[in-house]
Amino acid sequence: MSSEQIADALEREIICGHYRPGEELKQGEIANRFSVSRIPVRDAFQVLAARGLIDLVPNRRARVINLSVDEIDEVYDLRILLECDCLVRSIRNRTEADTSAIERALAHSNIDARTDRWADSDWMFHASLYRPAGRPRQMAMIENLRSTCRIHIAGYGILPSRTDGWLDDHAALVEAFKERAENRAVEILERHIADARKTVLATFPPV
Amino acid sequence: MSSEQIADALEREIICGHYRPGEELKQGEIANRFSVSRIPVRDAFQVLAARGLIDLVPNRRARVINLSVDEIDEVYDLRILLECDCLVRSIRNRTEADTSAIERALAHSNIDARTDRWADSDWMFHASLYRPAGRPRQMAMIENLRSTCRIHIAGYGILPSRTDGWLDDHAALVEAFKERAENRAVEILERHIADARKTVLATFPPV
DNA sequence: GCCTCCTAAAATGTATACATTTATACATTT
DNA sequence: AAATGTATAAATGTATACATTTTAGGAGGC
Repeated sequence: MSSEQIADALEREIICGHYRPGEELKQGEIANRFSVSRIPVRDAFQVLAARGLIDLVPNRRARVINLSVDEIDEVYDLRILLECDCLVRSIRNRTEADTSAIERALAHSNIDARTDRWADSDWMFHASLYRPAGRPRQMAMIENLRSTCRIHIAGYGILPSRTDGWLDDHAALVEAFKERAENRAVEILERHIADARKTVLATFPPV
Repeated sequence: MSSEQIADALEREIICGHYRPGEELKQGEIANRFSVSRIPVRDAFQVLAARGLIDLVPNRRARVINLSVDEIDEVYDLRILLECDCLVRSIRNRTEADTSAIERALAHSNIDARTDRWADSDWMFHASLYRPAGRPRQMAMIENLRSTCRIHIAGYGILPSRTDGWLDDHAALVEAFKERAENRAVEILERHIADARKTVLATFPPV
């Protein structure tokens, strides 16, 4: 079990809600669990910290991030900015092969929509929409921001509200994509992400 | 010398051109140089890798990134997207105190423009423009993308072409900022960053 | 009951040691 | 001379050990 594998395994546990926002991660406990020494665990922690999934202060225990309302707001604004830009580039580049990959991802997403795989399938669908843009670094940044959101979604047991409307958005996105209707696609996506933000922020205690 | 300090020191050496793109970083050599064991150096490497400044493959030596033309292109597009958005938010939020901080940064930037501190001062100036937006995460992403660019700028000894025009852009940006002229400010900034990209890409061998 | 101070336990940070993998140099072959 | 194979050197990966720091819990005072 290399440090890279440990980082990936821990990332999955964090975004799946095994560790909650603010919860501590102890080097020793994790080292025992993966049957390695603390050295590779430390390496993995540095990676997770640089990805922004945990807070790491010297001599203090690692903690899963616990974002404030303002920070969540910023993350969703960044998602809107990066995802909409990626979608536009994607629509401009797209070929027929891309479209069929998207329709397969849409079908999968519909099947998983009401299971615990919904978040994974949702990302698979959106990734298929953005992939034709040919922007690997931008995709990595988007995936990272989405992981940040998932920590809170999974940690507080948030489920998508209005699953039907959410699936309708996906179908409408695919239609706009196929018709190369950039502006309509961006409008749908922006509202889609803003809706997700509302659902997450609704779980915060009112000020 | 903690791992965090080592990461920061190495980042500075990399973006200042002490290590060139593609050059190897050896744990042992760096450990000796900073008078520590290889453990904190390894921690620092993980941080630099997650920041995208070095490539890290298990069992292989760490290497400074060496971006292709396509990758440089993507980084500059991301900078335009994130920096212009930040500037707009900044203009909408700004107060008089912000303006005076910007004018101080502009003065510094003008003084350093033809010294080896030009890149640092340039970032200080742009950071002062973006800070009123109140977007710390977006700022960190921008700073990271700028570091990526600086690796190539410093590594290949690229100097800003047309320093006069570049300083004029800064002055014009401040004017637009003060007048809350969003669209004009974004136009200037977009062209300003696109010009920087041209200078960097010009150093690549023609295809 | 609540706060402060102190101590023991626990967790982290890193140096050292050693196993494993990769890189380099040299000899051998074509 | 170029290419291949091999042995040596060097670099990496991680387990262990120990120093340092933080955390947790309780005694004592207000």
